[in-house]
Formats: sequence, C-alpha cells, structure tokens
Amino acid sequence: MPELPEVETVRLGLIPHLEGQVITKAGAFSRKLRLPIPEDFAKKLTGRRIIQLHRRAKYILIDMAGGLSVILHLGMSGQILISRFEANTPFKPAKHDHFFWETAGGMRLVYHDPRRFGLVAFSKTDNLPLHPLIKNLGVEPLSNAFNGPALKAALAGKTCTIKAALLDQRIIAGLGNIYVSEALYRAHIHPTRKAGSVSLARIETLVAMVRAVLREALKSGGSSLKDYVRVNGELGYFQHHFDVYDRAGRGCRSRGCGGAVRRIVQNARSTFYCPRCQT
DNA sequence: ACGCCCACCTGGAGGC
DNA sequence: TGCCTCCAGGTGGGCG
Repeated sequence: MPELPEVETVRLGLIPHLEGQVITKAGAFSRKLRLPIPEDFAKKLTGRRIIQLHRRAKYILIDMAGGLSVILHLGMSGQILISRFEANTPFKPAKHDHFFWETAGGMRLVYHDPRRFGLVAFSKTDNLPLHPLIKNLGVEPLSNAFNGPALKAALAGKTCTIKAALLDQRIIAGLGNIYVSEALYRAHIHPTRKAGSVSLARIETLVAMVRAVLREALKSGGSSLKDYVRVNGELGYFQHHFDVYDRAGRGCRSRGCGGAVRRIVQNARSTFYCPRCQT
C-alpha cells in the first residue's frame, strides 16, 4: 500500500508523539508478520527512550537509547495509529492488531495489518546501513543523488521495462505502483519502453516528474485507497489528483489529447497510462 | 547477473 | 444469501 509519501506522512505524524518519549509498556501478539515479531519485543522496548525517527525507502527507522533501532514496514495494508490512552486500562487488541507500545506522555501506538506483509525488526543503530533489509536499497528519490546522469547510468544496459526498473527498490528506493504510473505519465514515457533505451533528456524529465509527484503527494498526506491512514486515522487525499492510476477508460487529463487511459498488466501488476501521450 | 513468476495474506467487489 | 473469482499502495526467493 504505502509508498514513500504515505510512509513519510506516517513518520512525520509520529515524531511529535514519540521523539524524546520513554516507552513505559509494550506488547506483541503471536501471529507472524512478514518476519516473526522478535520474541523479546516487549522486554527490549520497555523503559527505553526514543531518540529520533528516520525513513529509508518505505521503512521507518526509530533510533532508541542504548544503540538500538526499530525497523518498521507497512507492507500493503499496515497502519500505525497513535491515540491517548486512559491510565490503568490495559490494551485490548482488535482483530489484526499485532503490537503496541505506550509512552510516559500518555500515548499508545498500535500496529494494525490485516494482510501481514509488514514487519517489525530490531537492529543495532550502528549496523543499520548494513542490515539485510536496508543494505541493497537504491537512491532516495528526494535526495540530490537522484539526478539524470545517475539514473541514466543505473539503467544502462537494462532490458526490463522502465516501469519494472522504477519499481526496483535497488535502483530507486521508495516508489511503488501508483507513483510509477503517475511519474511516467507526466514524463510522457511509455511504460513498456526498455529501461536502458530511454534517452538522457527523457530521463532528466522523468527525474523531475518523480520528484514533483512525490512532493505533491506528500503535501496531500499521501493517497488513501483502502487501508492507508495517517497516525490519527485521517485519510490522505492525493488519490483525488491521480492522472492515470485506477482511471482505466476515463479521459486523459492532458489538454487537447482526447484519448482514454488504458490499463495493462506488467510483471503481474497493473500499469495505467495514456497511449496517445506516452511514447 | 538479470528478468520474471509466484507465494506470502486477508478482505472487498462483482458476477451468477 | 452464498459461493466463486479477481483484485489490491510490497517484497524477495527461486527459477530459467
């Protein structure tokens, strides 16, 4: 579900409730996520102070006192919710709640994930860059390292489609199925084009459009299709601004185009594009 | 090494 | 109402 803008919105929403706080209580329930929840989850977290929240790709990284970091991923349907809790009222998990913690400031974090593709893991803070979940991630698309020449070089010789390449987290870290379709539409690049064959000039445009669509989505608090919500339960609203995603058969929004958005399947995932505007 | 397929899960929507 | 199929913001293991 959540791509970079949704994960970043969650991180920004968590910061005021978590940074500097001490965890007074924590608990986990038995069902396994993408990875098993660490057995010592509650023991490791109880009494520990939260220092700082970061993001890498679609992972939220929480640095704690004592050199411990928590790695969180929302998978397709994960939610992290924060709410004030009443003193002396034990947490009763709802269906698909997998773990929680409470802070001295009176807030309770709950991780909820029906499909269980998300995960929580621990790492030593020092070793985070080398952690197996993190070490192979590519460039952050909102960083200066993401630029035309660098992307052109990363795509050189690739025979897969540009769509598949943009989804590859080892190349660009944080794009998902929605924003890849949206960025390719804005850059006028056909999603079936071979990644290595796109000219530098068009790659430069693509870089700018990836940035633009991520920034705009972030401003809108992300896109809520089904499961994604902010930490206070509110919806994002960038879904109202999609040009192509989930708009098959409807009119292309480009002035004077008059064509219709088409849906195709690439690598078993939907792609939406305008056959007239994208070549 | 690379590209592709599939599995991992649950639930909602739509067809009959 | 029910049952069946298809579909969904992600990821990585295994295969050719």
